[in-house]
This record gives sequence, C-alpha cells and structure tokens, in this order.
Amino acid sequence: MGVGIGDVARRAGVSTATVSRALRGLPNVSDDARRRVLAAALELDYVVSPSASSLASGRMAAIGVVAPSVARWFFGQVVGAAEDAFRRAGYTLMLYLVEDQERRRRLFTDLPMRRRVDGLVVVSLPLDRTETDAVHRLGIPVVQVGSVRSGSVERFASVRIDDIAGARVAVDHLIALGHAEIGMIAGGLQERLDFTAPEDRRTGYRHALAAAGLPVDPALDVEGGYTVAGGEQAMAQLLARPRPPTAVFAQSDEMAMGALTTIRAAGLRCPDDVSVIGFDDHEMARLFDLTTVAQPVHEQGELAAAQMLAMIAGAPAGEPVVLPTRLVVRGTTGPPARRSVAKPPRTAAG
Amino acid sequence: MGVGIGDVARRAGVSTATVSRALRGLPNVSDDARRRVLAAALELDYVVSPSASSLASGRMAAIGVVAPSVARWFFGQVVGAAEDAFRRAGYTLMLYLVEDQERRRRLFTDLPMRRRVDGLVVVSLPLDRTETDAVHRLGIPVVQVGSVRSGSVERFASVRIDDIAGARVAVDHLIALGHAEIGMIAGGLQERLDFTAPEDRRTGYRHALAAAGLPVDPALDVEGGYTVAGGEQAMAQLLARPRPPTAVFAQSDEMAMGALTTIRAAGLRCPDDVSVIGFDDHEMARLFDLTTVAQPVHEQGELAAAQMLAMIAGAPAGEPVVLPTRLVVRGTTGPPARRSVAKPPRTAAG
DNA sequence: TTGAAAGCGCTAACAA
DNA sequence: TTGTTAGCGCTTTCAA
Repeated sequence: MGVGIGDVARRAGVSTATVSRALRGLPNVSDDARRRVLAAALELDYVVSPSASSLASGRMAAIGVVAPSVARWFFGQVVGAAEDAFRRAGYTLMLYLVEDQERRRRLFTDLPMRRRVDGLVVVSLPLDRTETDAVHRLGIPVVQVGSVRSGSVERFASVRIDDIAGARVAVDHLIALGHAEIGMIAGGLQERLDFTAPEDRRTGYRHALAAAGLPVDPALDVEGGYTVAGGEQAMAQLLARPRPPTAVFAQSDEMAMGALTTIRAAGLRCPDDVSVIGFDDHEMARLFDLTTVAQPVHEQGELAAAQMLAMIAGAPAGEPVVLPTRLVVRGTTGPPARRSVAKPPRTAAG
Repeated sequence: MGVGIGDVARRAGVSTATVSRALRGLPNVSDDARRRVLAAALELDYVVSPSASSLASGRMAAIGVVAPSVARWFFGQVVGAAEDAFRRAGYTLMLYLVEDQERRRRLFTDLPMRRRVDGLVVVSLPLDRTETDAVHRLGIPVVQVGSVRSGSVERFASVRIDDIAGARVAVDHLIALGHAEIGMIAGGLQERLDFTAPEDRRTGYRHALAAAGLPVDPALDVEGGYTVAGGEQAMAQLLARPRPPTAVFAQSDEMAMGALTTIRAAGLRCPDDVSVIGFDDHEMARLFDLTTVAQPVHEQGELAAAQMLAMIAGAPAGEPVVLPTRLVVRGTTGPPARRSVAKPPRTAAG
C-alpha cells in the first residue's frame, strides 16, 4: 500500500486538490491537468482511500439494505435489482439481514448502519412507531419496499403493490369461475416479522366475498406462515373440514405450492376437486401450472433504488409508488366440480 | 450530527484515548474509567464514525462478498449464512453481484471493493489467472466458495463440495436401479460465468458409466444452462431421440424440475417411463418428490465466513475444506420399465 | 492505567 | 483554473 494523493500530485505536477478534483471528474480542471493526473494515477496504480474520502466529505458511497432474508425468492430478486442500480451509480450495497424478532430489535436499537451508509432501503418490514423514529433520526433518506404502516409513510419514500387489490383480483377470479366456498391460506403474523401484507390480502379476500354476497367463514381462513410446509399443513386443515372449500386463495405462491402438494397427496385433483390460486408469480409457479397474481419484483427493487438515488441527490421523498399486479391464469383454477348452478365457460388452461 | 469522541471524553473526565480504548473493550482501562465512559457515551448517544475509525486504524469492518446472483437459491442461501456470521463478528457484508461477463470483467479490473473491505469471499466464480493475481494483489484474505481453479487454490482458502463424487453418487444410484441408458442435463459453460461445476459433474457422470462398463453417448449429454427453462428444453431434446434414455441426471435441481415438467407434458410418467435425479436438494425438490444429491448450502456460507474471520485474525489460509454430499432418494427414480420397442413419445413443443 | 499529540489520506473553503 | 491549508474524528504510539 502507500500510494497517496500526494504522490499523484507530485507526479502530475499539480496540487492534491487538483488531483482530487480531476479524479472525481469535477468540471473546473483544465484538460491538460486532468490528463496528467489521470496518467499519473494510472501509472502509480492509485486508488482513493474510501475512509479518508468519507471522513473528509461525509459521504459513504454505500447504501444499506435491510431485508428479512435474501434466501427467499422475493427478497433475493429485490436485493439483486437494487444492487445493480446502486453499483451503476457508484454505491456499494451493505446488506443487513433480519431473520427474526431478536435481530430486528437489535437492528433498530443498535442501528449498526449508523453513519455507515448514505441511505437506507427497508424491504418488507413495516416499521412501527419506535423503529420509524429511530430510522428517521439517522438523518438519511429512507425508502421502504412493500407495504408500510401509516406514520412512516409520510416521512419516507415507498414502493409497493396494492395487496388489497391484488387479493381482490385473485378471489374475484375464483368467484367468477363459480366458487362460493373459498378458503384462504394467510401469511400469518405471529412468529414472523409482522408484515402488513397478510392483513391487506385478507382485506382483499373479504371485500371480494362481500361484493359477491358470499359469507365469510372464519374457519376457512387458516395460516400458512408464508412457507411451503405451512401451506401444506394449512391445506390439510382445510381438507379435514366436513365441507372443504372448493377453491383456495393462498397469499403466496410458496404456500400455494404446498397446498397443491397436499391436494395431490390426498388423492384429489386440481382444479377438478379444488382450485388453487397463489400470489407473487414465483419463478417456479409456472412449473406447478399455478394460477396466481403476479407482482413486479425486479421493478420494485429498481424503483426503490432510483428513488433512493434521487433523494441522495437532493430530491424530496415523493409520493408512494404503487405498482400494478396482474392476474396470471394457469391450470390450477377452474369451475367447481359439483354444485355449480350456472356453468361458467371452462378456461383454456387445463 | 456532531457528538465526537471528545465530547464523551470531557463528560467522562478522561482523555479521548481512554474513551477509544474503553469503547472498544481493550483491557488496559480501569473499571471505573470504563464505566464512566460507557455512561457518557450512552447519555450523549455517541457512535464512532466508521470512516474516522477506519482511516486511523486501517480496518474497514466490512467483508466483500462477490456472487453471480442473490436471486438464485444456492447463492441466496450462502450469502445469507455468511451475512449472519459476519454481522455477529461485527462486520458488515458488502455485496457485489456479477451477473454477466461484462460485469465480471469490470469487477476484476476496477476492483470496486479495493480498500473498502477487510476480506473477500468469492462465491462460485472460479478465478482465472489474471483474476487471481488481481485479487491477490488486494493484500486481503480471500475465501472461495465452490470449486476453484488450480492456481488460486494455493493462495486462497476455499470451501466446496466434491462435485465429481456427488455426480458419481447420483449416476451410481441410477445404475444400481438397473438403468443402462442414462442421459445428463449439464449446467453448460458458454454464456454463464464458467463455473467448474458442470465439468466436474460431467466427470463424475462419466466415471460412473465407465465403472459400470456402460458406454458414453455424447448425444445423451445435453445442456440446460442451470435454469428451469433450460432443463425443460434439454429434456425435450432427450425425449426426441429415437431411443430416449431411461434415466436422466440433471446437474441441478432447477433443471431437474424443468425436466420433470417436460416429461409430464409429454404424457410420460416419472419414474415409470423416465427416472430423474437432480443435484442440490433445492428447497422445492421435496415438492417434486425429486431424488437428488444434497449439498450443504448454509454450511458452506458459514464455514467460508468462519475461515474469513480466522484469517482476518491472522490465521493462515488453511487447507481447502471439502464438504460431503448426500444422496436423497425420493420418488423420481426407480427401475427402468421393460421396454421391447422404443416407442416415440409425443413431445410437447416447448 | 492514563494522556498528549501525531498522524491517517482526503475534501473543501478560501485565496491567488 | 489552481494551490494552500485547515479540518474530518478517530487510533495509536510514546511518555508519564
């Protein structure tokens, strides 16, 4: 090690200040000086010391990304998209994983990213009042991805989908097919990191039922904890009822896949005996021929990053961005087998 | 902001040096002084400036992780496990994604992590000679995850599985079931970032065939590019042969899942018509009842992180760690059906 | 065990 | 356009 800005300055025959300006591409440097500086830096294999640069400038050239995981599909996609945008803009992504309540607590009390990042992207962790305050006190731009709690939405930028509308579309699809007894496998709040999505999607589910004049049976609303295994168990629970639902809305594709497995294992067929619709359009959904509600995943990461970069550049937090979802009809949904009074046209995907 | 170490020193009635020592838990501080410092720091809500700290100490408290992606299952798992270990040890993970050759080139010429990290973990990117040199010149510990090229293995620590042995186990399983015509869906080198895994797994495949006295038919060795879609197409290619193999070894579970989809779409049954074995034990493998060769994923991330932390603490690079794989027999493999005539299967255009 | 003070390597304000 | 120079906020000798 050891090549400093002084060495470059000496070699280029200019001052360190000029070297600094030239290397950062600032405008007020003569072409000649710039050329000499670049040449000298190259010859000496010079790189700035990020810590010295940060110390002097106050900029960290890093963005913190907080996510519940990176191993699950959705988060991996979002983080990947964000990293790309950040690196392009010269920022490094610092990853902070929050896999359980304990770590979440520590993250927001210790704030390990304090003074280490120029901005913070929070993925799928609706902040409570305390957390919002803590993060706000960092004094850096914050962008939230996924649904947020009121109270933080006014202070931070956010990118999300409309979970209520998405769920509504899913259940409307089942209703349009003629289903009247529709179960739901929810994400579940308890041990998870209390996303708001489960509640929002439940709202959409109920709205759809209500709009169709269908009763809401709480016994048909079971929890799957967002996992495949949870989906399997939840479906088993539904099938064990004296009168199982003819269709099931799973709040995530992972749970839907679990549900399909249980249905198959029970010797039933989908959609003949039970229809299943998921949520996300997971990359594997197609393999299960799973009807689902697609959400733009990559785009959420990209937009969040773009917002962040804009805010770092001085832009205000802007309005919350709500991206559209899209119904993807595949083969796991169809008209109910028995008891359908009016026979709806059979959908193409079989 | 503005609370500096000086403020804490004043409030605690000690020097800044003592504050620094006390806050970092160094031994040579009296209990009394330490107590006062901690109290003062707490009251003032003081946090060190990482850049100032780094500038003065030379330590960055950050580890760079380079991976081809974080959106794919394997990488997400590894990165997640590593982040956990690093955070526990007080290090932040800086993520560098390398999704194509262009970025890979830039990563190793620009070395954006230069001087920003205390160590580098390289996941599934066997470094060529130039890259090895470039990374070595950083003068920081390097740990590689996944197979490596000779030439880098002597200089860096590494954690991996034995791909040759793993593939051998997979194909041996098929042979033991009575299969004699065994196809392979390989990972493919071309457009990807030239992992060595595809070649190693091919070697294991060939060894197994050779050991059983079976011929190697190059026409049964097709590429699937590590993706689901690639697996689908590759399987279609195999089924289109006048005499399709009775069993297929897919070099990844993702490709195996694609293969299963094609088999199903062709109206064939698994394992009755074709057996399929994968590699990885992807979290979704169970849902497909997929027989596979499991590799420890989380553990590779953990061990790599542990190695890294040890090396940062001064330990030498240590011997390469090779973790065992494990055959997981599920429902997609079985004995070959006795077939008299090779009936052309109806393939689905795909 | 403690404190004084010299850096660490750069950026930015100011002067030229 | 360029150079001078005072910080930026710590860590780490070295001396006490």
